[in-house]
Amino acid sequence: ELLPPGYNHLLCVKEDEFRAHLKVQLSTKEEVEKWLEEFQNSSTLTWRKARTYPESARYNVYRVDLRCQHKTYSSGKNSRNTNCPATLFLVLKRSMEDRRSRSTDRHMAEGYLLYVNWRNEHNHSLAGADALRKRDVSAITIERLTELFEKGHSPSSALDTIKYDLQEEEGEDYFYAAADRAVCPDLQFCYRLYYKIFQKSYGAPSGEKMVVDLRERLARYNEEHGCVCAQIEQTIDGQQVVAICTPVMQRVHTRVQQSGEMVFVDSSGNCNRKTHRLLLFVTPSAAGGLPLGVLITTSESAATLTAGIALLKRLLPPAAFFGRGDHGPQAFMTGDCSALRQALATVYPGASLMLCTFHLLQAMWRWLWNSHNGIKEEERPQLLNGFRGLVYARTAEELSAAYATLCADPLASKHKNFMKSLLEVYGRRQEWALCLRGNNTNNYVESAVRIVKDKVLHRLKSHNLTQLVDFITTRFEAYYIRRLTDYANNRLINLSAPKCDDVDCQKIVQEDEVNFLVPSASAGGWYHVNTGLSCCTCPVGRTGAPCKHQSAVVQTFGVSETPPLTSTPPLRKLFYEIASGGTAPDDWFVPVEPKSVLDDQRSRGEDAVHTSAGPRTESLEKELDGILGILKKKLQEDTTFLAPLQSFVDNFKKMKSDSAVQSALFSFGKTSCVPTRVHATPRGVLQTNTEVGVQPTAVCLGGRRALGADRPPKSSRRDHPYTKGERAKAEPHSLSHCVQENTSQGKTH
DNA sequence: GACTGAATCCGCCACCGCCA
DNA sequence: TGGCGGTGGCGGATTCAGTC
Repeated sequence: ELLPPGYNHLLCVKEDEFRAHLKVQLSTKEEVEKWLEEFQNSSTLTWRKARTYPESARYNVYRVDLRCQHKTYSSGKNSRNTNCPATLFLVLKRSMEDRRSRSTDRHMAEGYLLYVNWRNEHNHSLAGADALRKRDVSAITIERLTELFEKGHSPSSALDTIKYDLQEEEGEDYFYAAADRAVCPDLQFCYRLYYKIFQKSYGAPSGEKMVVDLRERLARYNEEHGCVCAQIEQTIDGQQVVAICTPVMQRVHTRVQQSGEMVFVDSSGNCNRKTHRLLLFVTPSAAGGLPLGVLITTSESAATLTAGIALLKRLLPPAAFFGRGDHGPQAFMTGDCSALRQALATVYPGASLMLCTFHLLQAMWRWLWNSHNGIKEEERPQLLNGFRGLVYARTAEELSAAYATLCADPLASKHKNFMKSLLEVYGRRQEWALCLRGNNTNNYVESAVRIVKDKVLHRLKSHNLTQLVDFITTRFEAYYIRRLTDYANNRLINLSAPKCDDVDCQKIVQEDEVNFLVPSASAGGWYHVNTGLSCCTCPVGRTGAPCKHQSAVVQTFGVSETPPLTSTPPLRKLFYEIASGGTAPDDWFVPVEPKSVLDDQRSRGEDAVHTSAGPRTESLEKELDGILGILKKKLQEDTTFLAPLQSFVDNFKKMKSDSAVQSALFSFGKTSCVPTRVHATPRGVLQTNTEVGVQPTAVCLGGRRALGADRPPKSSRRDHPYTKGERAKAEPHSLSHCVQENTSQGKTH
């Protein structure tokens, strides 16, 4: 039962239950090695080499003495040594054709050349979970893991897939299969294999050889695409820079209008084991931030970044930045990194440079918390709030006044270094003051950085520069093709227009064809909406994002100029063309709407009530009068109707728009009074919950819920009785909270 | 040098609690 | 009641030291 099937075995001597001499019909060393592997699989035994013999022996082709894996040379704390006496001696005899043999063994002539001397006397358990988890991972499992890695799986997701497949194949026997390391490896093995494979595929981790490998890879990539999409260059100071502008990025340059207006740039490190920096160039669009170029450098110095950006500039298509070409975009927005800003100014002198307000405020808070600057703890929030007033000033006059107030503040003027720092920052106000410019944050590029780390690198550090470049040209590109395809097919779920329920639509004033005055929902003022430009003067709309005031105008007036930051057929077609590089039939993007009432015979008969105010309206009015009469009569005769009708009147008064009334009328009498979130529903009753239900036993016996793996309620937290003092307070991550509580900012990365 | 188990770091996720 | 930011345990990712 222990021997592998498919071979001819001959049992020559069986000394007792545990000792035997076998012969197997094999003739080459390779066949013997394969037999041994299959024997280890069929017997669940693992053998190690105890002694080998020279191959050129006179009588033997191959000979090896094997020992059980539980017989090791040393016995440490973690050793698996049990001093197991089991052995397996293999001897492959030379074939009769090669020599003249005087042997009387008649089996040799029949081809039984492998002699097996098996002493199966193990002094440990052979079948338990602990025995099986010590086995070697089988070659088939390694092959399967390798395939999964090549398809983009991370070590953990590959292992999950293996386990899932095993569960499907083994059914009830999965419990036993899962214990066997040969078919179900441990996570650490997966990690080691992952890095070993990529070391092989992507060559040396660094040095000259890596650069040579990378140059060859880039040359092949450019050849495949028929144009120069990526290049590597060595700077004067010996640094490496790699610039990438993939075909999709080139199409974003030439087809997306915003690429000529605003480009966000941010850098990120920690993407691989070396100190490479990754710079992303991103433009905003209706489908979120879209990449315009990627730069990978080995240094953050201004000289290296300048060389890198200049290299990227040479790769860009002639109509880059929506036709502006070498002039670059109208503006770049960056964090407060002087080297990057200096490099951008050198390569694109015509583009204005803006600062992200979030990074600016964060930098100021860190400056205030730097003990070298001598700002007392209680003084920090006041100084930051004064500075925040400058950043968020609504007009140039307000900005000047806020600056004057802060300068006159005795606390600020007390600190000379603060005043010096403030003066320096105020001198660059054109770069950051919201009243002097439009956009206030580079969240688009932050999002793109996250995509690289999450979707491209799967939160793993890349093996080397070659792999990082390979991932950018394959996975990163593929991610944006998928995203744009989803947008083109109207499959992005988070692009719906903002809700405008709290905007008083009745008060909206139309100034001309595209200009509207919309009342503020919270503050008492008015905002100006331009539907042609898709802009609003509110804090959200000012950034170019869709806001509730634009939604209110679209809903109330149904203007034809739909804001570009929503999904329209031409825009979807454009993004399809950027993603694919081809063209799609126009009717693919036509929205699903009822056909014209004039065209549709059936609509003429049935839907006329919705479009004309004919005799049907008169009869409806009569029916409404009748219903109101019935309700009034019920109110007078039956006191139980008093509360429900009062509720109806109250709810009606709360409705602020026609659409809300229409929606309520459509759903009148159709909805159930049963609350949607039922917390204690008995078994057998239909539950309405958004969570995937589990068996009650899953909660009782195990699983994540039962383990309480999530954050426990504060009430349940108990420190050990021997704990001295109070629990250490965690540092908060929110900047606003830090300012409010006057604490330093906790680590977020 | 290859492999393994243990230790350690760090980001995700789901509940808490506040606010509108 | 829903939304949203804060928080901390858990587990994935990585490193280290010992074993084979």
